[in-house]
Amino acid sequence: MNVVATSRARARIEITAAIKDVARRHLAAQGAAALSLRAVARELELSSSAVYRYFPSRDELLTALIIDAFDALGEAAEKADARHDPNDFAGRWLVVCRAVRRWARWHPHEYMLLYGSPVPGYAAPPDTIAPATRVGAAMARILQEAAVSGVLPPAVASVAAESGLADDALALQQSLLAGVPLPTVLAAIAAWTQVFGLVTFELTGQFHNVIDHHEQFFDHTCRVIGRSLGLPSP
Amino acid sequence: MNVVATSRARARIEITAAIKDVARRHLAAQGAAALSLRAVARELELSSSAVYRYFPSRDELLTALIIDAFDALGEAAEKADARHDPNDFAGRWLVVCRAVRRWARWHPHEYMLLYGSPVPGYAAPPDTIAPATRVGAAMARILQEAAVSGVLPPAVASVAAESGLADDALALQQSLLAGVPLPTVLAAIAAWTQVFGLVTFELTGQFHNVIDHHEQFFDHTCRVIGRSLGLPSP
DNA sequence: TGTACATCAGTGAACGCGCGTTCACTGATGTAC
DNA sequence: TGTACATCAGTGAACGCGCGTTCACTGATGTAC
Repeated sequence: MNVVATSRARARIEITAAIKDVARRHLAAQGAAALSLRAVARELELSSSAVYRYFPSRDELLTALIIDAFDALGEAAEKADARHDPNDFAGRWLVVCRAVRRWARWHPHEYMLLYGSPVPGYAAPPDTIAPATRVGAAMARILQEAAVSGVLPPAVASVAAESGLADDALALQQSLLAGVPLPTVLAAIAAWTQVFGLVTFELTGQFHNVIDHHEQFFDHTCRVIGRSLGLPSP
Repeated sequence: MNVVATSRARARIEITAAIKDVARRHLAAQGAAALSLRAVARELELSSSAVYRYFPSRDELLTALIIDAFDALGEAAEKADARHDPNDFAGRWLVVCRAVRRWARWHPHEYMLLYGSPVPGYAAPPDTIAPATRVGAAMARILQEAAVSGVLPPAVASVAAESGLADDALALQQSLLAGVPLPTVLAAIAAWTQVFGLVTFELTGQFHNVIDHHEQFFDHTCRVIGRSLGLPSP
């Protein structure tokens, strides 16, 4: 084995990527349920059996696409955050939300693969868990850094201590949201679901005849959410 | 033609219902993408071609199921509201939200048929629009009646008049939310998406390792939303 | 009330399609001596 | 550096499956006179 990879090894990497690219395009065109190994092989002028040298089953190919999509979405969120003034917490929240929406609109089928109906007969393997958390972690980081900076307002309400919900909030506070008041921890989870709820509703057309100005509504709502979380502008 | 329907007409109604029932069960078991006319026919001990006497295509059967599901969900929401003290607006909001969640948990695949990824190759016909609005209308009614009763707090912020979003808010105010301040109109749409976002996240397992106490979290968040809309308890 | 005809539910075979996966195989690439 | 062997990419045929939809047909139900 060489320091420079052998041509076989390089070909393997390239063809694996080509299969994923074509599969991603098919996914984008028709959705996950319509994704077929044979169709991908046809487009690459490979026999259908050849694809099995690269992915042991259709499900493994789907898994690879899911992981890539989670990573791409997570990276979009992280980069948007990194580009922004770190002390403008409200602004960071908004740009991260916008990055999620923009990515989703560019990759609607991939987004729905991640956040829509589960693909029938497909069970997500454990490898998908870590990439799936990136966006949420990026959002949490903003709140957590705001808390560390001491700019979050103190909690006005409290979370009933005896309820199981307080345990959930405490666990989150210890893992991702150190220093964030417990009611705000819960509000942060609600904010996270809200952002994805907005994006999903927009992509699936639920706003038809309700909201025409999607971007304005999204921005407006995200700003309101950011304010309700207590995130200050500089 | 008799006053009492002929046995043929009665049989047609019964068999149409039987086909829908079996299809609904298959949907519940495996999801929309896996719904097959032939499988439904098999279970009913009909030839697959016989089903075409009742539904001209698989898509029409799907449409019938979608309409039924929207109606069932809408009815669940309306009944929950009707059972509650009409002057307890915050309570009404909570029970309607709970009704949505309960129905979704009882009929997860039907719920995902309505609010998840679109079925590939299927385009929802116009007949589905009216039933689709029932839940939203039920939610809007609470807010609107609260406004009429004069118990809603006045708007604290305002909606920028020159933006297109103000037009959307005005249109909604005129159709479903008479008397509701414009910022609250937008908050109401956000609240609506939030509730469905919560339910969808719960059903698709996004809360795994984040929130364990789903019901408590849902109730808590819906109460917070109701409060943020200004809905008072009696 | 009885009869002739029209309507319609249901059948069974067929069409044409696509799918995931397996398997024995050929031939090129890589490796160890 | 050359050679023998091992590895592995890719093929093509096949298996077994299920699907939606059409069509000519039989036989029961309904209707008009």
